[in-house]
Amino acid sequence: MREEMPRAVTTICNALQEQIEHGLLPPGSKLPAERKLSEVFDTTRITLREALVQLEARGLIYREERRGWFISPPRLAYDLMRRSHFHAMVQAQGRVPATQVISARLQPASAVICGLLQLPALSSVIQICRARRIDERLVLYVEHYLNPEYFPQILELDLNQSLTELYARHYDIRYGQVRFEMVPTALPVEAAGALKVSIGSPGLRIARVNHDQRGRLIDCDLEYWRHDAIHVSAVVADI
Amino acid sequence: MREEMPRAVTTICNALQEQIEHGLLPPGSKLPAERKLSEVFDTTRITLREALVQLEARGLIYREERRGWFISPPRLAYDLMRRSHFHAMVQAQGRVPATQVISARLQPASAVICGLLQLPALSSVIQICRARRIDERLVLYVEHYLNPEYFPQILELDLNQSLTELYARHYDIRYGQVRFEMVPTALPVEAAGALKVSIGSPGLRIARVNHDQRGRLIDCDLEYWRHDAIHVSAVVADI
DNA sequence: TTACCTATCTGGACTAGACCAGCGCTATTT
DNA sequence: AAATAGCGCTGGTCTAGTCCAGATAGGTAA
Repeated sequence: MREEMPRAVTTICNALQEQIEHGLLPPGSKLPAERKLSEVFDTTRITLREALVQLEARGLIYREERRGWFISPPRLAYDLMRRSHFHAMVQAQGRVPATQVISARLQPASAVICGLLQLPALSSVIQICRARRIDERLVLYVEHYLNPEYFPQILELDLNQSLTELYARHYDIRYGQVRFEMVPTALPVEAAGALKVSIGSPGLRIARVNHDQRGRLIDCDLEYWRHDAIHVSAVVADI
Repeated sequence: MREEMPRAVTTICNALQEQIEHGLLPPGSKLPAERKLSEVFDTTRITLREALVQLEARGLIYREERRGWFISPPRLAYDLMRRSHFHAMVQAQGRVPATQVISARLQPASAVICGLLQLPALSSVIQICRARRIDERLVLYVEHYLNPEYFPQILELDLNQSLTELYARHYDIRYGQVRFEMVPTALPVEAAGALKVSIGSPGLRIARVNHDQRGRLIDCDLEYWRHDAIHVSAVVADI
């Protein structure tokens, strides 16, 4: 009869998880340095890091490139049915949104985008790349691709605000049918860079293809979320 | 002017990804042993492993516990709107489904399940745990929790088939409103064990709360998918 | 033929270090 | 007071191994 001895990684995970769940380490607070922690748990930094990566996978902690490890705040509820735009959604949940434009320009459409927007080959599209925060924390990198036909001069407007509101105010365009595609995957380099996370961090890719109130295919978004930042919900009736 | 030298891990990832995408390593085929690969890329096993874990995060490869690394097959399309049961969905996409019952019994409901099914404290529920395969590969671990009031004697039926069909045939119950909740997270131990993956592998948790055609809350499922096995889609009109 | 045993191969887990690059604070300079 | 240069600390990346346990396949005995 021998005792079941759990792996070191598991032991560390459980210890940290317990501390987090009992509120000793509040959301947003910083963990001690990896070297400190590896001393505390009497193990190698490699082993300790493996435990941290696990907790990251569970969504309990996250890292900021070369700054340290932090306790994850609660996930944002993302309801596919009661969709509103980012700012409204975040504020409705009592949190503080922020948006920052990374780039915005007219450019040749890639094959993928031509497909999504049903444009002929060699079309031009308006690409808008933005990074978005909840309570200061970078959580979302989005690439918007707009059919330029419907949005003349949009590049001259302030794109730090909600596109949904710009559409309504300047173009009288509102969202009608929307198609979502969700894929759990690693963040690609552009997204990882914009969100200041190490490349290859787990993420959730949500692609949206949007029609307007008149059924025209107006734009699509590629959203890359930190995987621990949201939980998606949907209510479907009468399948 | 110095050359930008990419990290070893990135180099390995790109090399393998290129081989995979050009079909030299077809879906389901096995990669060489880690030790072999680390020789091929002239690096440590630890570094090589890090690259493999990255490709796993991207969903390009997966591992089977102590058996090796394999190329991931295409993702299953999981449409929230046009929902059918697992077997029908898999077959409709030209693939071969299989289900295996792990356990099925009447037991006291946990607090979480009481909440989801709106049952009073200390209620009993029928728990059915199953593992499901696509083309032989284990991809999904599900825990079903049924309100026993609506499903007398169900434990005496063959639970390897579709529950949806059992409901219809024996109880005249069909799904009406369904609520989905999706959270990217690491697979918990039960799921990892059932799917024979190493604990802490990335996964997608989909919780469903199901009403029947008469609006009664009949059951809920906790689905744990291998994160690289599905992509979820939904079409929403008139937001 | 069948059942079992065993050697070998695989991934899983871990040790004990090293060097580098970016962040942030401090002390200096302007 | 503001700009800057320096430096220490942090995570990021990598080396070169070890030991262990499950999976597999080949051979041996019933």
